[in-house]
Amino acid sequence: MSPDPHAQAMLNALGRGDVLSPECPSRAVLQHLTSRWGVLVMAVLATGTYRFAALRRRIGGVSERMLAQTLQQLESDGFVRRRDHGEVPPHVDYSLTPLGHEAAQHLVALVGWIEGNIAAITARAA
Amino acid sequence: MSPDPHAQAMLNALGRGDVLSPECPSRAVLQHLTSRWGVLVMAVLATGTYRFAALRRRIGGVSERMLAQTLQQLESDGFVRRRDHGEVPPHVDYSLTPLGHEAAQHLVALVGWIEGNIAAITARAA
DNA sequence: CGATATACTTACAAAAATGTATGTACTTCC
DNA sequence: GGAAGTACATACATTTTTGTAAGTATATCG
Repeated sequence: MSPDPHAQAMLNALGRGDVLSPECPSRAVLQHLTSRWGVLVMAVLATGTYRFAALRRRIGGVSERMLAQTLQQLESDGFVRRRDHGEVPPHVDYSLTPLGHEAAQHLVALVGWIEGNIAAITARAA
Repeated sequence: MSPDPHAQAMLNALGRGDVLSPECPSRAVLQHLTSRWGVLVMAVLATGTYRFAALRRRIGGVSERMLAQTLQQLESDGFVRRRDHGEVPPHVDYSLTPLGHEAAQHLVALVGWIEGNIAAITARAA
């Protein structure tokens, strides 16, 4: 019997996901976490709670639109928690959920490694 | 004195990078490693040496074009080593460099975590 | 002999990501 | 009173990414 892609999809219903199969939801989650701004948002939030504008100031280059979009994505995946203090002018802050902290841990490790080795990398890059 | 972006760029020349500043080369490297196919290529190569076609079969959904592009990117960053056996029909294989293995370690951890927790994630996703 | 496999590249087209500008309702600082 | 800050949404334009199809030279398989 050859490997059936449908069987793989079933695997992740009861067991563990498989990022190598395109239909597996883990593939989508991976993309959200590793998206251009997703990584940075997670890394910063791993540091603490931030308000929207503060987060934006911290992450160089994000537009409001992208930050909002990224936060919503991560929130709907359950990695980020948004708290609206119901004040006016608006006061909202963002932090990581426990699940978010677990994921962020790996992202932070990756980012940290890159930052620490960037000299070696660029030194010998083609 | 307010934080000068130029000073930040200098920091990474002698010291450590800062992904949060847009001009820092570490930002680009991060994007290569976390690109849609970059993560998967690295994760698979962490497993061993592969020929182009084998890699493509392993990673569900990559087009030849994207795989080639991704591999070239990772090669020029020094994470992947390409070996052409100079035969015809062509025989080329890809593997990780020592630097690549270090980076891949974090990627594999992330991917592993997602695969292992995908049930919990999708269960409570909005 | 025709199909299949190998490792790509290139041109073209479609889709997705991202940026820019504007608006909202209200408050505080100068 | 005017400017700036707060947290976004929305429309529109542009840029970037990604996919598709075709082509290359040769060897092996049936």
